[in-house]
Order: sequence, then C-alpha cells, then structure tokens
Amino acid sequence: MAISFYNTLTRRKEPFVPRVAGKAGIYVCGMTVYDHCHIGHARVMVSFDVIVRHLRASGLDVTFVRNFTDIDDKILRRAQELDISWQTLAQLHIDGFHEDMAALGVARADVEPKATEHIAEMHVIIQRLEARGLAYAAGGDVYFAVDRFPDYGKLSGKPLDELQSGARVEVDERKRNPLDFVLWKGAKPGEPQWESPWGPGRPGWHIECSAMSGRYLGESFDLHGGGMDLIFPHHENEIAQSEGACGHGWVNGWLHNGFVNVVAESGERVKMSKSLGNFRTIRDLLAVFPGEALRMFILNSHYRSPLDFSGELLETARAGMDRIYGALRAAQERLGALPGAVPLTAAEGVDQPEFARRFFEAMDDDFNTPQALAVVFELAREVNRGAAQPSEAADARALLEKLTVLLRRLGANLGLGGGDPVAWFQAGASDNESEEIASWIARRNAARKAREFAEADRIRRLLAEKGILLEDGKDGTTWRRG
RNA sequence: GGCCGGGUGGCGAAGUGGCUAACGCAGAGGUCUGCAAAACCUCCACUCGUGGGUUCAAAUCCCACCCCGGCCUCCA
Repeated sequence: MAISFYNTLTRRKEPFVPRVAGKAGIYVCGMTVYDHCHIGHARVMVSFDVIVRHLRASGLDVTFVRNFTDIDDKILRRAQELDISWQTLAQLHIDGFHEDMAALGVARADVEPKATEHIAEMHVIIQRLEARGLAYAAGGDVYFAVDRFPDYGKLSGKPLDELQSGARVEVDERKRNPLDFVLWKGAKPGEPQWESPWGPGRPGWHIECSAMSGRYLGESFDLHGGGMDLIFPHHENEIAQSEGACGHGWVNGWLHNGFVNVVAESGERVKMSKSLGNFRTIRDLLAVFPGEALRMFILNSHYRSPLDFSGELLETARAGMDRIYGALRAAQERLGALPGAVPLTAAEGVDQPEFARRFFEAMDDDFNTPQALAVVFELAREVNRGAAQPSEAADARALLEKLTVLLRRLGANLGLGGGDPVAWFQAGASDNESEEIASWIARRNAARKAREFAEADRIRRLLAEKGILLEDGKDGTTWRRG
C-alpha cells in the first residue's frame, strides 16, 4: 500500500503514514442541519465516501467520524421562522440528509455525532485552554486568544499579522484581538442554553469538532477533511483549540475538496453557496436524475478541482452510467447472473491483474477517481466485447466471467454500478406499465415474424413517443427509458 | 492588497521531463440488424492560455505576461 495525498497543511502531496500501523482515523466536517443538502454538500460527502472506501480497500481498519452541527445561529433563526423547535428542525434535516446520502450511495459514517450531545467534552477543552492561558472569559462569553497560540495561521498559510491587517471582522469590545473567536456563548433570553462553568450558554461553532473528534478518535488522529472554505477560519480555529488544549500536535493530514460552481447565463462561473442563493438541492435533482448519475458526475473530476455544475453535464454523467450498466446488462444476459458488488481489496489476487493494478495505482495517487474510472470504462468495453462473442466455448465464458467480476467489484470501490442493470434502464416502471410494454413487444415481434414491418415500426414509434426505446437482441427484445 | 488553485480536442476530464496526449459524452464512417437501437471496429488535439528560456528531450521545469476561480466574513 502506498497511498499518497495532497496535505493542505504541508501543501504537498505526501505518503499517507498512519499513526498506528494498519489503522486510520478520519474526521469530516458534516452538515449544519438547518436546510436541505445541495450539490456542494453532495461533493464533500461523495468525495470522502470514496476516500474512506479506498482506505478500507487498502487494508486499513478505518474509523470514520462525520458530525452534525445541530445547534447554531442559523438553526435557531430558521426554526423561529418556521415556528418549530430547533430540535425538530435539526432532526428533520438529519433525516433528510440520510435519505439524500442513501440516494447518492454514500455510506453511513461509523460515528455520526451531534454537537449538542458533546457539551461536556467541550467544557473540558475550554477549561484546559483557560488553564493554559489560551482562553479568557468576557461578559458571559469565553474567547480563544489567538495571540497566545504561535502556530495560528499554519493551515491557511496566513501569518497572524496579515490576518489582522486584512481582518474584515467586526470589532467586538469584549475581544482582546479582533481575530479571537468565541468558544462559549453566554446565554441570551429565549435561546437554548446549557449550564457551564462560565454560566449558562451554548457552544461556539468550532469547539464542537475538537470535542467530537477527540471523543471518538483520540487526542491525535490521522486525517481531517471538509470543503475548502472550511480551511479558514473553521479548521484553523480547530487546530488552535485542539493543539492549544492538549499541548501537542493534533491532525497529521488535512484533505479539502474543491468547490462546485454554477455557470451563470452570462457564462460567469460562481461558487454555489447558500449565501448567494444559487444552490440546487440534491432533493430537487433526484427528482430528475438518478443519484448514481450525480455520483458519477462528481467522481468524473478530481476531488480538489473546481467543478462546474450544469444539467447538461449531469446528462453526460448519466450517459456514462448507461455505459456501465449496459455492459453489466449484456453480461447478465450472457451469464445468467451478476457477481456481487463487493469492493476489491488491494491484497486480493485477481485474474486480470492489470486492470486492478491500474485502478489501485490511480486511487493511491491522491484518490484520482477520473483515472480510476477510466479503468472501469475500459473494463466495460472488454465485457461488452466478451458478451458479444458468438462463441459458447468454456474459456470465452470464463474470461467474460472474470472481466465481469472485476467490473462489478471495481465499480463497488467507487460505489458505482452496484445495482440491477435492468432496473437502471427501466427505472420507475410499475408492474402494470411493464406488462403493457411487454404485450406491445409481443405484438411487434409477431408482426416482425410475419414480416409486417410497417406494423412493427408503428408499434416501435408508438412506444418511443412514451419515451420507451426498444432494443432487439439475440435473445429477444428489451426496452429502456430514453 | 495577501494567500491558494487553475487555463489540455466540440464538451467534461486525466496526464506534471521521453512509448502513437488516458477515459467519458457528442460527432463521422463501417460491422451487425428487415430497418433501427445497443454493442463492436475505425476516425476525430502534429498539440496542451501567450511569449521567452533550460534540456539530447517539456503539456510537464524556470521567467515574464494574459485570463479564470476560490479564501482572507457565515458557507461544503
């Protein structure tokens, strides 16, 4: 195993060396649950889902933690607007998140902690910071003193003085330095509050991640990830808190995925964000595109590159999935059944080692999914060739079997192509509809047999108008949605 | 202003010193088919933002310039 990845902290690609041989702990900043997930969220979740899959396929025993931020200003405001409790709002969007992720093929994390369930852990960190002179209480709030943490700015590459000169933050009387950030917010009337050594209040934004990662991964761990926009200030502040409290190094590797941009009518590319109001929710998209097409769209570019979103691009991704499922369907018809979509591990020996080798080489190199996908597509072609062979010879069938196993399994490493191919092409058809189509197909084939091609073509056109495309194969006629 | 990242065919997107610049989509021709569709085969960037330079050799390294995006404030 020789995984290397681009570490935001060192700004280089470097080998991944687990702190404990054979194990890996990874924490990814999840959602603030006050609204539906949009494509930007989908990108983080899919990217890290694949990263975790690859770490596991490489033989590592991975502990994956992805949190929910279930208390924050936006949640409180939105709950008030909707006239529901903030707990109800949060739970609503946690459930929505899980539904969306299931559609995208994103697996659950090993631990999905909520901020509000780790208040005690936060208090411990803040107390330690206070004891070490890195935090101070002021007017019911508790702040982190950035001046007292010499490494402040090391992740974002911004020296403290530069940050100060460019600071656009509001001057707050209670802060000693404008860049100081709040660890604990004193209670305001009407807001939820928890008891604390500094009086009632609620947590600041950054402290929760230090608390939850420490609880489940230990005082130091291997990898921490999230969207690029979290580098500053969120992750910078997490480092300050965590290292400040424990007095030693915290996270070895930092991974950040690139943004999703929206191409405006003017041709301008703008980042998709809630504050710009130009986001598309996963939910809306799923009404029009299969989740797997969205997943393909995301994995077709490298996780660190910017990604432009548009409907046409999603259509292209869907066509790519058609190709993979088309090959699987051909194999299924030929072999009678498909092998299970079980991820391939690096240690396993396989019959067509070149494909597997190239796949793992691509993924080992900073999780290069576009290159890994290229291998999957080449396999799809080989499977199609094998399935089209007229020969019934045993060795031809054996080769097709081996190629199909690899296609399915390597697909599973990316979380693609694990479904039933017929279901992919005939998505959403009711039993009634399927029967009706089958009867039309029977009528058409009767006409074809009688060489009444005008009638056969009429039926085909009739179905085509309903978006049903017919495909005449050696073993009969199948249909798909067009 | 500071700091990151990027400009590769019609589109998306890999490749970061040396085989014919992957792969997908779209397109063209062919095979198959009653005709299609799907599949397969062939073709589709003498060239990698622009201009210099280093080198036997550069899309890949260096310098300059042009353009685009992001972060520096809540954001994935």
